[in-house]
Amino acid sequence: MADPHAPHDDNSFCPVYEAINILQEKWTLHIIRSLLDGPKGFNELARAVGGCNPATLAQRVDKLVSLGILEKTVHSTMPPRTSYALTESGQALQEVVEAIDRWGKHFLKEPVA
Amino acid sequence: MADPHAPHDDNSFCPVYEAINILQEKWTLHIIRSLLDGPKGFNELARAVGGCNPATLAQRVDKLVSLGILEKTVHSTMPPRTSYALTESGQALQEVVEAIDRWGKHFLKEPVA
DNA sequence: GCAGAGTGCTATAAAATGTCAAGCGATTAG
DNA sequence: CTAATCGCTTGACATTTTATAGCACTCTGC
Repeated sequence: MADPHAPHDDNSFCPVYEAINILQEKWTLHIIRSLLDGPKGFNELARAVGGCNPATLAQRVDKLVSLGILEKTVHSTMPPRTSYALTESGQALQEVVEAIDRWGKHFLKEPVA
Repeated sequence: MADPHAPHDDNSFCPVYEAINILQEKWTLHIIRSLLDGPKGFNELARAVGGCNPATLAQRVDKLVSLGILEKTVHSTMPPRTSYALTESGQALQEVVEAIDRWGKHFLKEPVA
């Protein structure tokens, strides 16, 4: 799977290109942003993220866990209780979110519409 | 259309949430990154971006133009020659790309695979 | 004890989105 | 003359996301 597309270079691994590919997946950034102010459970996260349906959220969250960005902790299986938190790598994305935040506030203002 | 989903707040416009929604669309960040080192024509951009098909690229580029992030200049219609460049707003996204760049280089290293 | 709300998810089908391959009119390169 | 390039568009297909429902269970209030 990897990526069928070369970034600028050819057969070398480009971390930036990869990073963009991860972050551009739908909901990824929203998930990270929501988790920046503390760990959350599944439904809680869904609500904070604002409208992602459980199927997609589950899939996205799994991927982020496997990438080492999120950490899933199961506290109890049968009164279901889980929590998702950012790992060190995930925390580091705060910089990215903040950059987006600044840009949004400065250039997005009102949609005029 | 705006967004059907509330960010954290309810009926207020949240620039950050909007910004994330724009940037998370497929290819958007790649397009911006490619354009950071100068304006490009359509096919040139497609190649730099690394494999986006013309249909999607056209659509994405249109949206970015209408958002004021890109600027399209038609030099000649019939030997077709166009160029896309970042506006001030687009240039400002360099910060975001750089943040992603730093993160990718630091945390993405090799995919082990 | 029993309804009703809440937990973390999964299943199914449909809708939205992205991709592939081909091609248009025209000019330029060999 | 032939092939390639340019900026796209079209239409069929594949993948992704969505809505809606529900499971198995616990906890709270009555």
